Amino acid sequence: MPNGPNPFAKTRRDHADETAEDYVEAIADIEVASGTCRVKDLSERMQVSHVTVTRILNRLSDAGLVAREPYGPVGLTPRGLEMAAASRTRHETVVSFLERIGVSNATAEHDAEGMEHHASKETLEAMRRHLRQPEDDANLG
Amino acid sequence: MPNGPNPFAKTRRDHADETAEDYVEAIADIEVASGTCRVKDLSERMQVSHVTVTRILNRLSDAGLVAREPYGPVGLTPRGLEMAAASRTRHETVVSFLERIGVSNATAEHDAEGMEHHASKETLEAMRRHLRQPEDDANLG
DNA sequence: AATAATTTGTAGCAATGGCTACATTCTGTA
DNA sequence: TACAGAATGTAGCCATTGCTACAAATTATT
Repeated sequence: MPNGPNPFAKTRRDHADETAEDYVEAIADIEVASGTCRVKDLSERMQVSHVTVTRILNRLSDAGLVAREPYGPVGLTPRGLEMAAASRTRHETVVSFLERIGVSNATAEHDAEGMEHHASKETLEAMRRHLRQPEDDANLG
Repeated sequence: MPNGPNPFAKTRRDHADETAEDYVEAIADIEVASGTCRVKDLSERMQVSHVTVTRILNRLSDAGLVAREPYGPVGLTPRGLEMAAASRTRHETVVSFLERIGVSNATAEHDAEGMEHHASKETLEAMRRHLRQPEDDANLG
């Protein structure tokens, strides 16, 4: 048998957690770029309706990641900021790594967005190790 | 701003498609390993209840990927077989690539399971290109 | 063959994340 | 200030994927 007993397992869970990370990261990005983050900004970025954004923000607010008041801007709590920082680091690692192996920036950004949630600590470490190698040794392209 | 206008976009869709690919791939694996695939085999592999498996199989059957009759074994249609083959190839590429950069087999299998759905054609090609390099040149570990 | 155990199916609930339609609040401008 | 337009919120619908509990069918055992 090609795979072990169940190398798979729980792949189809944690969707909510991935969403949380994506939103928290997006909020941080938008705040940096525009000063403040509004529901509208998020709905444009995530390409979903403002209704979906509002509902997810309510959940993240209940979870203590997002600080928010009706009709007001969207902010991050200390915990949200922590998560955003961790997400950003991981995101940058994956993007840089993909670019290093020859993937275009646009594709790297796109693929990383989905892949980053599935890269374990071990894999991220391997990527960083690889990034530390001088470009020439990589022999790519 | 760290990212482009919306390098993100539709990451949060296609969950159903990912599920389809995972199940179709699992069915093919189990058939190879055990001769036939049963609902029970899938519920164990995916670590979900048999109820969840049954419902998903019904959907995949409606979609023309899975062939099935009540209380009978689970099979793949020609289209299902095609999808399984493509999924398997992609899965193997990602696993081999991760191992190449120094990730253990267990982690590679685990991470690939989630990452493979987000690796674009361009990224997969970059991985294959890298795999074609002699191991020494990679300078990893 | 009858009964027990296993497997599969169905009913029905919950959470998540899409949506449209409609109500409300804010903002900007006449 | 009053009104128009933009931004948010709410109600309520759907699909997907989890679940438990219970029903039905299949398989194995006695």
